[in-house]
Amino acid sequence: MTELKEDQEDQNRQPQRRLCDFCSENTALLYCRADCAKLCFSCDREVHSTNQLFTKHTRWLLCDSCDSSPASILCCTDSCVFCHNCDWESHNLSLSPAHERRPLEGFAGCPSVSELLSILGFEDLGKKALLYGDSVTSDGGGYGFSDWLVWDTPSVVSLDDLIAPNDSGHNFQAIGLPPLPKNRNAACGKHKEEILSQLRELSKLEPNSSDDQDDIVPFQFMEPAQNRHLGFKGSGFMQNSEHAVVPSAEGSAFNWCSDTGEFTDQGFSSSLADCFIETKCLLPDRDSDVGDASGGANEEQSHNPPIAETFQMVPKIAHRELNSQERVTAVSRYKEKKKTRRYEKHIRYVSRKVRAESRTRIKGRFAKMDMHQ
DNA sequence: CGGTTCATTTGTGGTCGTCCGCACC
DNA sequence: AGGTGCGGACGACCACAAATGAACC
Repeated sequence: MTELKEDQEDQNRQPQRRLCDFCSENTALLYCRADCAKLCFSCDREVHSTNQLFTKHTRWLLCDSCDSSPASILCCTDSCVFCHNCDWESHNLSLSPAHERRPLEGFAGCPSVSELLSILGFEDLGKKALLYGDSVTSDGGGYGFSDWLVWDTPSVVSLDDLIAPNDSGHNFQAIGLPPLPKNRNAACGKHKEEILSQLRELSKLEPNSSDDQDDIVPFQFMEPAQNRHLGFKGSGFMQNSEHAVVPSAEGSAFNWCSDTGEFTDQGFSSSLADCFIETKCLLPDRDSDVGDASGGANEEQSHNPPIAETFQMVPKIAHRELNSQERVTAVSRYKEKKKTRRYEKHIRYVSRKVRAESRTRIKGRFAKMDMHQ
């Protein structure tokens, strides 16, 4: 909590560094490489919902250290997100090479508040709790925001993920980086309070905002003993479930170190969780279902399986032995997804790009300059 | 310690060739 | 089941300005 307070003070001390490039009012929390812009959640939605092209822009959280680059590393020890540069400086040069870190990924599209919560690792919180955050205090029995801000993220690794291109500005590769967990986004660094605050505001603007999938039951409750003995603090589905399961699908050398000795192949668990996310996205968006805001949560649940139920399915699958058919299906989905995975190219030096585009070529290759010209 | 010089490394894009998965016969 | 063709994905290639690092004054 003290750290949290310090973080907030830090934010207050440097308000200008994180000003939204679009509205110049709110604190910027996201970075869009395609636009080279720092954005608050509100402007991010405004900007990236205008047309289908913009929705393809991938956005990252803003680096907690330099406040100017997309964060690609989460330091669980510091509860901070870093860009490659700052991660390098923080964890290589000095102090804390042993810090527990893991990669982060951005998100694209135009996610709803609920989806953003999920992306940022707040799926436990839910939109409803977000909206009525005041009623659930951190002191006493309820779950205040601050309670959700403290978690441990598992160390994970997949060989594929380690091969992921470094699209940040330099060539530094994260050092001693553990494999990617299924949910690579489940973290939001030092600015959690600001993130939650902006999401809360955003949530109020969404139609049907009070009637959401936020009957999401904290995952740790559904997954009692297993994850708890792993030392998780109820950080949400992704953090927990990722550890849980999954048979080895592609011989990944990196496994979830489940003390239970269950199958814990990371690659496969990734696929499961990814498929799971896709399933979630395919569900009717109740946020957009403006016309049906009357039914109570329970009633609605009975008609339309809430996302929370979908989330619950995974641990159920996870804890039983997958039969061969399921395994084959999951593996093929994983391969398919891996096949189509794309990363936006990041231009570090625009001047070089301009020059390269204007250079003479022979069959696509750069040709020598004509000395006589 | 700061500035300068020099050597080395990096980054850039269009095309080609190779590999792989898939469909079809 | 095996062979063939097609299409998508992806790495290699090229020259050179810019960036970076080391050495020196």
